[in-house]
Amino acid sequence: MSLYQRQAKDAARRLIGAIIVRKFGTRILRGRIVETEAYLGPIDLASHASKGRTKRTEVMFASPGHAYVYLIYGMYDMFNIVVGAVGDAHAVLIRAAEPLDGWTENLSGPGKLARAFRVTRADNATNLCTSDSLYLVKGPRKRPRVLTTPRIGIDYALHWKDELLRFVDADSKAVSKIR
DNA sequence: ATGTCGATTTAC
DNA sequence: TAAATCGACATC
Repeated sequence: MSLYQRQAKDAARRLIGAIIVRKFGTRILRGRIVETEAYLGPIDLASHASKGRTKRTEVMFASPGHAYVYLIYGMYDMFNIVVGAVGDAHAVLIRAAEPLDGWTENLSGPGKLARAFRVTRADNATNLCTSDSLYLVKGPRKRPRVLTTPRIGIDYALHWKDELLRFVDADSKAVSKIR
């Protein structure tokens, strides 16, 4: 079973430790994921999918393994991965990573991470299972110790703001700071 | 056609 | 504490 064919909660937890691979031109960028958030589809008031099926959310209702990239605050792209079964509209936001291969870059925060990996709306709907320039690979066998917390920046989502749907690598210093 | 507001970051 | 900056969505 693919990492992407799981409910967002499960996928988000398992994505901690996975490695993002990004290629453009002759460069290869890699980073180890240390922070994610799960968005549970139409019922989740913090998810864009709760607005229903629109032009923007269309890709979330499609098959898992695709990238959902959107613009926030007029200036930052957010990199998400569609997970679950077709129609679930579950997604996982990639919030922070540790740069690998001697790459020195601050990847702590979803806006900074997407910018550093050059992930933009042009990458929306990219199939991460078939793309050769943006995809994930398994991390080290040793699975990280994962902690859960409420999600960041969704105070408008009523009781959903308290759900423990943010996952962080307990032993990483690259986890984003809250506010 | 227009107003509100955001899954953030950075500067003051 | 607040500005930057713009598109999605709701409403008129």
